[in-house]
Amino acid sequence: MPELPEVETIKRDLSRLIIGEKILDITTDSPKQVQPSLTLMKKAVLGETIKRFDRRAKLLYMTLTGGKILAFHLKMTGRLLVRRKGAKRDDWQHVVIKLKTKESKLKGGDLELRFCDLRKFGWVRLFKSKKELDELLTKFGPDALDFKSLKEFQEILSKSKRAIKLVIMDQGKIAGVGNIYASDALNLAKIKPRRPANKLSKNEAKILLQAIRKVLSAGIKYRGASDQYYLDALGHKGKYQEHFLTYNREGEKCFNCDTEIKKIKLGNRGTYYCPACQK
DNA sequence: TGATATGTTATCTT
DNA sequence: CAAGATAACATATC
Repeated sequence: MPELPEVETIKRDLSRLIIGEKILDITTDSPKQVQPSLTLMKKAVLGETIKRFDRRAKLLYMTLTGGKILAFHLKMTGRLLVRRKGAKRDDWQHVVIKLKTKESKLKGGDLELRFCDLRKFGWVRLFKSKKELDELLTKFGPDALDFKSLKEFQEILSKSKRAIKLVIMDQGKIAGVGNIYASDALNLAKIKPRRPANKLSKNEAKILLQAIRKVLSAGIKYRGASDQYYLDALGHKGKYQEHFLTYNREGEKCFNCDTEIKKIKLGNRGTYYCPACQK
């Protein structure tokens, strides 16, 4: 599922592929996913040029010359694909942003950015300014990859009695970690997912923060986890799924201690862990 | 046919 | 009141 590493990979792809291109048109067959509405979005951005892409938590946003912003949330099954105009329709293609590709880059026609989403939970939203977007961004905790200090992380954990896995997946506390990387980070840190967050020792918190950084970095290095639906901006799979420590590995051996990985439900989510080495 | 998968949010409960 | 728990959202797949 698109978590921090997947969204970061797409951000880098889009930055390389379509910065500097002009928005010609936007179409959709799923108006609920276009906010506040297709009409208002078109009025605001048609004719504008793409200036840059940024990521905050699992949110990806495109800043246009003039300062307006289109933000994308992929939720569970969203994809952002760059395709040549006229290319075969993609599966679950719901929003198309048609671009005018610069002459210098033209090799076969204009490009389009296609937002595809099987479950239709994802969305694209217009923000009239960075200030307006900031209201949403302030709800996120620090990005998991750039905590300023260990102390900041420890304080977040100490304030909650909830299971540690739920806390590190709580975007308001720590941004960017989802179900896959949470399970793997806890395995790497040898901590049981059900442990109350405030019961972790300072040393465990330190090890956990390092583990989170390590699995997210690996996720980026392997260009994301394509367990089910995730694809990068050119439609290629990532490779992190070949390096899962626990996720989707029920019954297989833990890489730490050879014990079989177990699967439980925690907060209504599948949770994988090693019952032997995770304490 | 019904259970399952996932991120976020709305709503219910303690 | 706030923190925590749970249901809802949409839809293909097993």
